[in-house]
Amino acid sequence: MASKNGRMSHTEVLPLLEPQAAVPCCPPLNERPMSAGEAEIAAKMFKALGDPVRLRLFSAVASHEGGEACVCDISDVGVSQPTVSHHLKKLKDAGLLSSERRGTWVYYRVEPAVLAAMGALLAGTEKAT
Amino acid sequence: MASKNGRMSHTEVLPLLEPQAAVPCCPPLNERPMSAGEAEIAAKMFKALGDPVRLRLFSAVASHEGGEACVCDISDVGVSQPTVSHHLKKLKDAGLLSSERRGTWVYYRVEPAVLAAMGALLAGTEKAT
DNA sequence: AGGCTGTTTCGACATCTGTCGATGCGTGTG
DNA sequence: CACACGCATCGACAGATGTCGAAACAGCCT
Repeated sequence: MASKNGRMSHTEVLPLLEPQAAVPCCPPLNERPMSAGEAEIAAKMFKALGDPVRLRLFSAVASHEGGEACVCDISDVGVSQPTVSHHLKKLKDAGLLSSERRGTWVYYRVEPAVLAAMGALLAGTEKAT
Repeated sequence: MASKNGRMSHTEVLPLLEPQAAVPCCPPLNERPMSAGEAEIAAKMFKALGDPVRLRLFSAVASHEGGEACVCDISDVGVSQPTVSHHLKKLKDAGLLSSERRGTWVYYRVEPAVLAAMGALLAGTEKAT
């Protein structure tokens, strides 16, 4: 392995280009090859959305009015209720959702910062055309 | 399940809002709850990027000059060569990369359309704040 | 208190996934 | 032509993952 090329560096990863704060995680995918550590972090977020059921649950929460929804409102995704809970937990562990109990119901809401970070990861890639 | 809410519809999913063609797949995540079919498709793309090694490989290709790279240029990711090949195949199957043999080497390049589609999926979510 | 409903946790299990070494295929080179 | 090199495929295997039913936990309500 490793052969036939011989340049790199440039785009030194300036610490602050835009005012995008909040979970910066990593530079755009096409900025420079991702390090192992960065990839580990970013892959967690992508993996969380890499399941159809989780994606539907996430979309259901994100599209719900107020940006939040209780479990009872979004558990019509074709799997058992424990499975729904399991997936919500995964989304929460990945940092994509946060939960809060209010009386009988538990409400989930999207974590906007992480979403922005993922968007930024992909957004930069458009220049690579 | 299913209780306690009672509205939906609005945002009828106009067939063409912006000139964004190419692999539209699905509306932004917060537009409306994703259907099972849409989720199936979109989850494939996210899952493809949901592995650290694949993410590094993808980033390596995306950041390489010319937007393409031969396998030999990007196979320093800490796994064996067959594993690299396996992951590249997965990225290709997911539609994120395309490959082309030129003489001895095989070159991979990013598929910009799909990238744009994923970006659009996440981009809309910013309004959900 | 007792029961009811909403949600999470617990085991269990089949399947999928990432990884490797060995092997095969395609292409230049001696 | 024989060999070396780049890359893909094959078979195997340990570990992760999605799913379920049963049970536990947490608030309401009568």
